[in-house]
Amino acid sequence: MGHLVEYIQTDIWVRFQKMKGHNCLYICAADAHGTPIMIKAREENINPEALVERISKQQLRDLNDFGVEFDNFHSTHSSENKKLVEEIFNALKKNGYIYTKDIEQAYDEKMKMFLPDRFIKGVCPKCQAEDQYGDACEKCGATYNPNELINSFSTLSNTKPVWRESKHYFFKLSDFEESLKAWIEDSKLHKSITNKLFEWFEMGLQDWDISRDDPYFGFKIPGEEKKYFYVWLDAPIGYLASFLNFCKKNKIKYSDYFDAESKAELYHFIGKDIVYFHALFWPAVLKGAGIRQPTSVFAHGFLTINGKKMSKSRGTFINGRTYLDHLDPSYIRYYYAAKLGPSMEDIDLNTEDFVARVNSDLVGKLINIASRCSGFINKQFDNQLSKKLDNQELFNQFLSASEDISNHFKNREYSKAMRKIISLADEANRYLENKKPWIMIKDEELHKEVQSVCTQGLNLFRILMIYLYPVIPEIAINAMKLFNEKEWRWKDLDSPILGKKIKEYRPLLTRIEKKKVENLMTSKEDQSDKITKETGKITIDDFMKVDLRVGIIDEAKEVEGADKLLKLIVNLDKEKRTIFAGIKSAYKVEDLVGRSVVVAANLAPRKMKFGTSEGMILAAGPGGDQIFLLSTDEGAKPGMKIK
RNA sequence: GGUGAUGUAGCUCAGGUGGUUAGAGCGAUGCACUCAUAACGCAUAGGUCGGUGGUUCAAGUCCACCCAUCACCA
Repeated sequence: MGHLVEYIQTDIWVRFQKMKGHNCLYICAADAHGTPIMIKAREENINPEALVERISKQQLRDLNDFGVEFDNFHSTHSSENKKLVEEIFNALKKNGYIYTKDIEQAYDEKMKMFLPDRFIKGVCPKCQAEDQYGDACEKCGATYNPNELINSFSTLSNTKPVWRESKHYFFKLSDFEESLKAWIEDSKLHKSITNKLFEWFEMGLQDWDISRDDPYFGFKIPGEEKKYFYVWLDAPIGYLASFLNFCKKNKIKYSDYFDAESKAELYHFIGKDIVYFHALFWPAVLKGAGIRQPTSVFAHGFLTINGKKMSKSRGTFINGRTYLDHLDPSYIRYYYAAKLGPSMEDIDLNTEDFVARVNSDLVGKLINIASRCSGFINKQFDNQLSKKLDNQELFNQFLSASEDISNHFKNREYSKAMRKIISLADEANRYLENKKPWIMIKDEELHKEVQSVCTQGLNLFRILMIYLYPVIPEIAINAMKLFNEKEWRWKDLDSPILGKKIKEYRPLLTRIEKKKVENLMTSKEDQSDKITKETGKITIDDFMKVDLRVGIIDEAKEVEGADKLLKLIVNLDKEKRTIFAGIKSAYKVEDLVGRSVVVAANLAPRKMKFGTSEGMILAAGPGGDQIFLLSTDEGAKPGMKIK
């Protein structure tokens, strides 16, 4: 739901621009590269390409279901991106903005890889808090280098990292201070972004490490065998790659948009957490490579749920798909619009506010206008609208809001646009209240007037729905069909629908049931806890928490001083685990070597008298000589996930 | 720890350059209405504008300090 703030904010803006008749393209790409993706793919025993493919397909489907309509959606792991990344890198190199330097980094000898700070944990050197990440302490807020951590360990293998030197490529960001300041001036960034940027200028710009060592999921650096571009170099270039891909498909000239002197406007919609990459590195990289810079960068805040940070463990995490299973996407699109402005402030999804706002504004005020007018037209006038408006002045008043509303959309002041539109809806309802068509209809002489009053009401409604089309396109399209129209553009506002037939009215949107929202808020975790408590059963999610793997016993030894334990070295393909198993009474060491077993692989390591056990071997039976190890059918290979 | 942002009615938020009794929507309460998905209309109540001190004829609005929340620190 958090990511949706951005996609919906952008989608509204793009739809608005298109309605205005502008050539506006919404280009996006799924971010594919990086260590976390690589690790996750390893865990699932698939290659990262397959994982990324699956995630981005799912992502695109969810976004489309929320009404987000891209002109192109591509991936940063694409041939276009590889080509552009290399071109840009070569240009930067040629222009003297790239150099190499040896740096020292944490290295996991067991996993045979360098460790990003987030994969190192240990005791905070300042406040002694345990289990803190390698870059900063969440308890006391101290920042430090991972080598300052006490008792540091790799979260991948639980071993102690060693320090190794490696050559890295750097981008000379420090050369760009002046040009960045000029760009910041031109791009009219939001004040809060500019503040942030100047903080960084004051600290002094440091050059940017753009390479990572093997193993890494990314693009190889030309001329290197074991070095890759850092994900944050190729990620923004992915925008260009996706656009290049779009150009190929639609026979558009890429250079018209991206030459250094291109007049096309280019805007990035991003979250406040990545301002650093988009307002500092990115314009500098483009400048250094001789490519046009973005016109501006728009940053939004995060989504909080009932005032709290989104968090899986706190049960305040809502998945987009879960939302779609329960509620209409129009609700959240409207709600976000009603809260969004141009600033980087967080917006809060408050259960009660959400229900009240949507029900009152959208259903009670807006849709209600159509609902209270179309009944008369449908039943009393054979669907026929009158030839004249009842109140041209009021109609003009609704039209005259167009410029303000346009500007609000353009400036991403959606909350102001929504406020204005809803206050007009109030006006329309007041008009109907004063005219009282339900009283007039009883008077034969006023019969005709009811038709023009309702025609007026429906035309006011039509204006408001055109205004709202960028926000709630699905509902607006249904409203458009009520008037038998094919398309709505901004310029269609001033031509009221008169003397024509409308369709039979069907409810365009129903009220949110508060209970449904509450169900959403109840986290999966809470639900599974509840099920477990009530029935003694666990959910599939609970079961999947146990990471069962196929293992092959490489070595088995007797443990001196232990009556029941055997020490096993189990091969899980990617790594070898030391596991102490209480099976001595049933198995001899020589019978164990080479046989397959089932291992609970994500069991927290446990210190025992004889060493640390890094997992558990599954076996059946009451004990004694009645212990029977589980093994696999032929074909199962070490490391395979059991599910 | 440093830097920045935010703190205005029960809830969500507006409040250029300091200026009469601080606003809106929702919610609450009362009245009215019954065309409309118990929707709409009218009215009322609700705030010492986070705290303290200062500048000023005058501060929600400027300054200082403090408190709380959030974010960033490559």
